[in-house]
Amino acid sequence: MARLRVLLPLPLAGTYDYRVPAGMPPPPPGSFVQVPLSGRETLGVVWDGEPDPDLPERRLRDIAAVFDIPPMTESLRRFIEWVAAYTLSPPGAVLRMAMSAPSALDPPAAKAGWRLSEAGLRAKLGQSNARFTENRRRVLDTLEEGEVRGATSLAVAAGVSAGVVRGMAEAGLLEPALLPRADEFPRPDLSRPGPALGPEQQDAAAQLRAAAAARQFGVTLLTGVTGSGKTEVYLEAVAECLKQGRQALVLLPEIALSTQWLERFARRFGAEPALWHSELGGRRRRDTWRAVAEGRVDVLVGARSALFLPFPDLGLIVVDEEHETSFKQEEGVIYNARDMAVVRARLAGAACVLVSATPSLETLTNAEQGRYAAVHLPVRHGGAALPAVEVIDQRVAPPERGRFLSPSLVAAIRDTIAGGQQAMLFLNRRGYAPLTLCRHCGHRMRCPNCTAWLVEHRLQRRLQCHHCGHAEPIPPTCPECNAENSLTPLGPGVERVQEEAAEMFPDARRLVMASDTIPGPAAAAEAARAIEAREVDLIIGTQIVAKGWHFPHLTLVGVVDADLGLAGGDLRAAERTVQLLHQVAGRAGRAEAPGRVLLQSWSPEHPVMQALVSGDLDGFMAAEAGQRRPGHWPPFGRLAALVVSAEDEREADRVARDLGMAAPRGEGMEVLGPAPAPLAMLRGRHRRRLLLKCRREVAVQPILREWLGRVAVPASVKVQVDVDPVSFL
DNA sequence: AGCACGCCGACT
DNA sequence: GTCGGCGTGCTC
Repeated sequence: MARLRVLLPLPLAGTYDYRVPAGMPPPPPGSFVQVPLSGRETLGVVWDGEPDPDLPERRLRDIAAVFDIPPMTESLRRFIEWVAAYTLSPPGAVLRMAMSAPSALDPPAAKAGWRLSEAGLRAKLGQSNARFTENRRRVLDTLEEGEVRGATSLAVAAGVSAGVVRGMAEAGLLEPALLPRADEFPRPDLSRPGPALGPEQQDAAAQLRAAAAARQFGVTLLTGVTGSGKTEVYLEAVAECLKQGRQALVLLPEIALSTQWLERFARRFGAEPALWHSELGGRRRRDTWRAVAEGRVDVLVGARSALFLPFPDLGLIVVDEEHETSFKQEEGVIYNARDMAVVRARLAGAACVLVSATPSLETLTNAEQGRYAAVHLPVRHGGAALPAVEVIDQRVAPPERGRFLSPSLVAAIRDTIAGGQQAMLFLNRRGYAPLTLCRHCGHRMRCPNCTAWLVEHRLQRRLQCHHCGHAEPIPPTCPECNAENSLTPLGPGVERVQEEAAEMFPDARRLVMASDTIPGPAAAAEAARAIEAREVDLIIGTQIVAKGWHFPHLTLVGVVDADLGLAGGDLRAAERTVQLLHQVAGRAGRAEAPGRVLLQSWSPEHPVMQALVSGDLDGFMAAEAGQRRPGHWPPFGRLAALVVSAEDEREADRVARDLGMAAPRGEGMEVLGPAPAPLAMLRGRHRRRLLLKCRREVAVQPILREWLGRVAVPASVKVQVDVDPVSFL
């Protein structure tokens, strides 16, 4: 009896072997199958390689069924193995991400409809002696020979009630039939003329088109100032990929907020792309997954999880805003979608395009060292000028006590609004105040499950933890000393800035854009529409306002606290702050009127502020590289973090200590820690961190595997491996 | 991931 | 005396 290896979408160490039952043609590798597993049935994929000949026959079970869907490609199978090995995850856990719509394997439920029976056809053609009512005649006239329509649509089209259709079915004039499946994923129209591109854009588009036409792996970094039309340029690469008959995948960091992007795509191709993100509901998710597997989706735009969709012949992967940290998955299989996109492209023989106005140092270094080709757009599209950036020195002209907007920023906003333009205030902090303090006893309101302050959300009248979702009403008295009216909000959040703006500019029409107020695509689309239609004078937002929006009438951006991201010892704090503030600044002056950006800062001499003022981001990144190179910090060395967590603090400490004792030693490697994580407690679990730092030429995975193998970890303790960590919390 | 087996508290 | 809590362990 033939045996096969099957990978199950479960966190198991490897594949399981199954028997091919008599009479079943052996399914080729990649086939999606149903198999028994400890008394139940589960899904799996026939994997490559030899089954274990030593496994006794009695332990083997039969493959139950093979699904009627194209097998998973060899390239996706290799990708799953690669990601599993790189992240030290069980391959089945990675397969699970590639089978995120299990019901898509079942044949799609065909919808029932009606067509003319032989008797009906004779009646329609007048070859029948029978006479028909006016209503029945209308139905006969509506329905073409062989056409199948749903009962409701038929009744509506014929202008009759559903009862007439039912009666004709009973009379044998109509017979049941299956509706042809609607083509839900319209093919982009490649014959449409692209937008008018400037000369630099045309050159860049030609290079990207050539990369897509080469039908082989290669990575291109597409950079360009904000507003230079990078999207239009890479859509030309998408067009070329489609012309080649291959599929294109575009990864965006915040797909739920990307309505403006979808509009641009639709303008270019006359059709919407398929969408993929975690909030996609059951039916849509299933249909999309199956359509991708069957090659009926040409272009898909999605969040990082789209990387694991079963494209039959992927020709292009675009990672837009490649510097964004939200491409990093921080739970389960911990991976960076930007880096894995390059791997998937390599395994698929596809072109990969990384896009950003503010590329990460990792990507810049890869381009500098020649691993990636580079294409640059030097000017804004349509001749718009880059905004002028100035720093407001908070030490010289501070806001009034209890206020957060300095007089010069207030004046600038007032002028802007008076001139009929729009202004934006940016503060990367949700809620009303990040800390609530008792003025009487000094007690600070903190989360019971996390090492974090509770953030006041005044609109909801609650204190919230931004790490675990804990929320409680604002207490009337101090929970520690029972003093009345003593709890005081400390520091600003967007809600508090909005409150101040309401006092300062009572006549301005204000809009708060934060994840609380813009929960999904519909709200994002409405906000974009209201701003474009000039129904808003002042936008007050968190980091969601930084993301790729095009607001032509926005000319002033004020950053309430430009120093905010610089606190803490994060390796990339400065780099990230420059990227975020540059993106926010890029929202200003995208049309005819020039833009202006004001940064409120307590340290205007900081290299981050200087870089933003001078616009010399290249110089800033070069200096950043100069700081990281000598110590072999990324990208000039490799990092891997171990995060030990347990409900019991002593257990977490013990395992962390054991890992510290067993730490690998050797040339070009170093282990830092164990130390309590900055988030020393998260969701009720105590956390300790260790950090492995290696020279670039050292492969960290074998070291990590050996290291973890030397330490006994009880089931109550979790050790997460984070290769190439982005967050150090 | 499920689902079973296995040891300690509130019920008929 | 049982029903049932969810802690460890196995599934080809």
